Formats: sequence, C-alpha cells, structure tokens
Amino acid sequence: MGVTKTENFTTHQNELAALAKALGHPARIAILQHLLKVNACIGGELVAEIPLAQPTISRHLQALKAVGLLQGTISGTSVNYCINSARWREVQQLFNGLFDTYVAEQDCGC
Amino acid sequence: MGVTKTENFTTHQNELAALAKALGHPARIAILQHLLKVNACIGGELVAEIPLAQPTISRHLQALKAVGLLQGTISGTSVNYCINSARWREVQQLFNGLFDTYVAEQDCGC
DNA sequence: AAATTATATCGTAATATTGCAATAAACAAA
DNA sequence: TTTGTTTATTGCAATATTACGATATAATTT
Repeated sequence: MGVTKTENFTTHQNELAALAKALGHPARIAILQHLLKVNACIGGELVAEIPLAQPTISRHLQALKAVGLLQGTISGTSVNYCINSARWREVQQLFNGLFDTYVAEQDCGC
Repeated sequence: MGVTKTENFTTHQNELAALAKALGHPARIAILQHLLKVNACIGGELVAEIPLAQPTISRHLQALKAVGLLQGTISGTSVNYCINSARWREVQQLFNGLFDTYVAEQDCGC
C-alpha cells in the first residue's frame, strides 16, 4: 500500500519515526552538514553545493522544515536557512532517549 | 524517479541516511523499543505485540537487520532477535557525531 | 509420514518518494 | 515597466515502500 498505519502506534513512536525519516536521505544529511559547517544562515548556496536540481533541493529543504529542524526567513529575493537550535537539541535528546534505553549487554546467546 | 542518487554523496552521508531511513517507520521504532524493554532475544512475540500482519513485521525485521541493528539466530522453528550491542552504540555515535557538530547558537537573525 | 509451528518469500495493490523540466511567484534593480 | 535573481510549485515519470493474503520453507511434534 505504501501507507504507514500511524494509528497503530504512539505519538512518540510516530514522531521519532518522522524525524528519522526526515534524516533518511543523503541530500538532507548533506544540507544539514553544510549548515553546520558554515554555522550560519545561508540563502540557497546549497544549490551550488549539492549536485541536484534546484526544485529537488527545495523539496528536501521543505522536508527538513516540516519536522522543525530548519527555519527559513525571507530576505529579499532569497531565503536564509538555518538550523533551529532548540529543536536540534530536542531531536538529539529524542534519539538519545531511544539509544540510551539499551542498558547492559547481557549475553543472550545470539 | 524515486531513486536516490547515492553516487552524489559521501559514504558517510549515505550510511547515516540509510540508518535514519531504517528508523523511519513507527513499527520499526516499536520493534526496537520492545526489544529494549524486555532486554532479551525474543522469537516473534512481536507479531502478537505489534498490530501488523506477520509478513509485514518480517519485512520490518529484515530492514533493521540489513543495517546491522538487529541480529537473529535460528532456534528450532523460531528465530531469536536481539539488538546488536556493538552496532547499536556505533550508530548512536554516528548520530551524535552529526548532532554534536552544532556548536554555538550564534544569533543569525533567523 | 503427517500435522503443527514459526518465519520468510511471493504476488499484488495502493501510496509515497525522488528527480527534473517547466513555470510561477516575489522581490530587486535597471 | 522591464529585466534579472531566487525560491517555490506543478506536472510528469520512474522507482520505492508499505501492507496483506497466499504460499513456501524449515524444524518440531505426534
């Protein structure tokens, strides 16, 4: 079907999955890495940086914005994108909340 | 097209994206959470836990196994699944490697 | 051997995602 | 007003994902 049965899962599970999904494309990782590297708000110099067509990059930016990782503010004809620092940390803690649940490495024979 | 242009990105970017993608479905989050909760290897009691059909859960398990987060060992007619602890920690550090790149919260006016 | 149990795979249908060309929209500059 | 610049949206086409029923596989049990 291609449709995820979100109603079968908790809000937390759905949110974590949605965030992971947003990170689930190398172009979106590259976008974030570039924003982290220059550590600033940049207008679409990403189109020059990333070897994909401008509409494609625009879509990836929307996907990251949709989960709150990015924010964009209009500045003349261009848009300044940057990382939403509060959300960024929140998301990191959401992921670590999952990862840290692993306690010991009890030998289970696997 | 629906096909990701992996050749345009680094191995690291592709790996991180593939891992995130594997976490990008609530059923797979639920599977991991359950494995973490019982902290043991379980045969497919997941089929009873998660409200999806058995073939669907099997596919999700394969997806998690494909990125190394799970390992399964055959035990009679059933399969014991558990988290690969080494890989688990490795993946956590990969994600934190991205998240920790965010240094300051310099005011960029966005 | 036949039946049972547990899991994987196949086939199929529906929806989602990715990508690009073309175009639109919004603003700036001449 | 016209021209250029930048970003978003639309309209495809191709591929991927999700889901389930049916079936296959593999080991255990009777």
